Amino acid sequence: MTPSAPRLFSQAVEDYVKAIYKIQGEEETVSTTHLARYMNKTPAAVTKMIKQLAEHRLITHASYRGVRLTPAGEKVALEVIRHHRLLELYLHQALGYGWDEVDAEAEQLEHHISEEFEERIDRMLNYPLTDPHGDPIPTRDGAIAPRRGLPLLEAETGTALVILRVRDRDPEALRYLKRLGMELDVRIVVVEKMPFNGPIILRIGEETHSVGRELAGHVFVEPMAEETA
Amino acid sequence: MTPSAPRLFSQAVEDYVKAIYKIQGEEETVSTTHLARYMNKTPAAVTKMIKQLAEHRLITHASYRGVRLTPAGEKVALEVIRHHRLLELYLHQALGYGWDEVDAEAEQLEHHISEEFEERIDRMLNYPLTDPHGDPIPTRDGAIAPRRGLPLLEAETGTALVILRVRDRDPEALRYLKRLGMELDVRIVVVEKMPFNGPIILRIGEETHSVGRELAGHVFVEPMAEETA
DNA sequence: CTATAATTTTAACCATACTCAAAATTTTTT
DNA sequence: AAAAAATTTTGAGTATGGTTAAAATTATAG
Repeated sequence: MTPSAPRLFSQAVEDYVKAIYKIQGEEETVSTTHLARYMNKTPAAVTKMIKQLAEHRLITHASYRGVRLTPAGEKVALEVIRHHRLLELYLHQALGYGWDEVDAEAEQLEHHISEEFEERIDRMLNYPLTDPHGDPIPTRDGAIAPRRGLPLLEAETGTALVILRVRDRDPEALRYLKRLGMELDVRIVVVEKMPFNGPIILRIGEETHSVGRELAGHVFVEPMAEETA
Repeated sequence: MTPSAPRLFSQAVEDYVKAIYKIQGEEETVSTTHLARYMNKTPAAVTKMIKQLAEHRLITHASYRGVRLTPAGEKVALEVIRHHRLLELYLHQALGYGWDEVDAEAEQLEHHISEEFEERIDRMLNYPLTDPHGDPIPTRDGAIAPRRGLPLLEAETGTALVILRVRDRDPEALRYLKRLGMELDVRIVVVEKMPFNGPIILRIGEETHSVGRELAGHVFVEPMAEETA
């Protein structure tokens, strides 16, 4: 039997810390309810876990005041996210998973691969920078590039855009986007945004598509200019 | 989010069932103490788990009388073992793990890969029959070939032998065996078994080695004739 | 600025999976 | 066949991670 260092934190702890990290991206401090909704748990369960996380010094917490990750907590979150995104890319590249399938499988495996495994797939993938949805992969020592792209909804109409990133959590949406030809690095133009929160008219190659605001919210782009002429 | 069927049984249940399967290979009925020793748990913990397994109808159990797997239990064990051995081979072939490293990593992952993952690596490995230690890989529907080879200790001296299988649980032993050139499919001859439980003298290619009985117990062989002329 | 609503925490409870110590049962020895 | 030894089970207790219902606190509206 190999010693093979046991994980420092339980899967539950890792999941909570990762969730807090994600929510923190949008809000200053993370509320119990928000976390509970995100994790599909009751607020009571979250309060308990918050105590445990605070004891482990992974978060700071003042009663009734929400939580924030400590640097230590952020490091744990980024390690889990690194595992997740490396796995997503590996499943896609090496095992032929579709981009709509990788998230669910990585979600399980991220807690159970060794540092050795991480190292090996990282090398095999030639030290990649982004996962199959365009999200940046944190480095081994916890550095992470900012997310690229601005929401498609906010892009100027008439400009040539490149798809840099898509939300990874909704396989249905991912399958539909793929059917429309909306994959990473594809060039698109916003032709028109229909009023009263109507659909967005897009030109993708030769085709024109009309997509709702909700779906558009899953897509992040950048004006072409920056990349190439 | 993908539905992704949650595991039917906990990791603990899977581990116990697998252990019972392995011990059953040697003994008719599996005793509490034997299981406890194998699992590194107290007998009290084992008794409790036995109740749970019996409730799930994975074992039959009469108090103070040891346990046996039901057909359902055997199926669960073989599914876990299938995951384990496919993973071992995959880690070895696709990710370059040494044969001394695969067991520990597979031990963790076997409980957390999906049927999809199993299916994909099975296909990628071209539906292999044995793992990197020569153990048979159960089929998807729970059939398993008998273990091949007889213990090196019981092999006739002077006959040409092939190594068909080695015990997988001791990485140290595996590393040492590899250093001696004792890998799968390698041809060896038992030159002499020294008396008073002394070492075994082996000829491997041009070299002669002396190995203790304990190590020899890890190696399983077959007379050459059967395979080729 | 108080009343109501929303949020958060506490309390009591459940399940899993483990521990140690004591009791029950089986096996072995004499 | 009784005494001693070994094995197995039970009982009481721990830790994690969840639940519901009630109490406490904070936020919001009139």
